[in-house]
Amino acid sequence: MPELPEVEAVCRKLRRDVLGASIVQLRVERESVARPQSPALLETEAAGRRIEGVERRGKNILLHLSGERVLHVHLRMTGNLYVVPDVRFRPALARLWMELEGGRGLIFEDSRVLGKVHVHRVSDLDGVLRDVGVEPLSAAFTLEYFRGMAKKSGQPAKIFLMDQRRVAGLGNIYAAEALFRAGVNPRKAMRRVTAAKIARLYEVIGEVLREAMDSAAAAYEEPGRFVEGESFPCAVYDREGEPCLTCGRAIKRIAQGGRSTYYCPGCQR
DNA sequence: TCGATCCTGTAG
DNA sequence: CTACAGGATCGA
Repeated sequence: MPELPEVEAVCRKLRRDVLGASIVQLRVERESVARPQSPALLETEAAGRRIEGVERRGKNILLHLSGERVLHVHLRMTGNLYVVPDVRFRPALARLWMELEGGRGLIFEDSRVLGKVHVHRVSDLDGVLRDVGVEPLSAAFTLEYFRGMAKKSGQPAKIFLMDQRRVAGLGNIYAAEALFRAGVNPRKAMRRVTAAKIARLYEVIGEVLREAMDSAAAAYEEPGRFVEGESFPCAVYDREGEPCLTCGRAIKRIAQGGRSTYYCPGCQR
């Protein structure tokens, strides 16, 4: 489900809905969600604590709890985190849930069970998140930084953008969309992309993420659930064989790093 | 840097 | 049935 914009939308909702709420109990329904930690650790560490802050770092969600603890949630491919009015009526795919003071439920739902929920002490956070790179929508993400990273990377552009250690938050969809807008071929080694296109790419990363954030925020507010592809109009992602909106040539799909990459062979040389 | 792996659901 | 899925990690 989520790349940075969707994770941000989840965080905004949580800030509105659960800030200040106490966790009565936490229950792990699927052991692998907690792995390599134990369900028992999560259950004892979370119970009785108050949710004092909601923070996003790349695609990581951090629920700051009282007593210097942090609940670290990663939604991976199919995860979602949201509030239900009554914890007794929770969805079948709730892999972990929390009963909040007053009877509401905070649900971690994840069909594929690739997602993770861990608990840490605040003092351990830096270590846990040491591989999470710069926030693309923050002031720390400068053209100089981006250019510097690009210059010393021989990775294909698409793989580079999805590598969370440099820029944190782009995934398969928005990496492809950014490359399309910048006219960069996804297979091109990053260090060989021209300075002008690096600058363009830097620019459109912000554009794409901001646009996607707006539509994701709106989509998540709808009664019912978020539907993939309904919110952000993709120019290339999942459009194999369809005409490019700019030049009319058929969108291509290739495999990179075990994932599908979509691009326009005309616009992205 | 590549492929396998974690898991399950759904579309073709 | 097979292929594939908006992610990340691990070992070869």
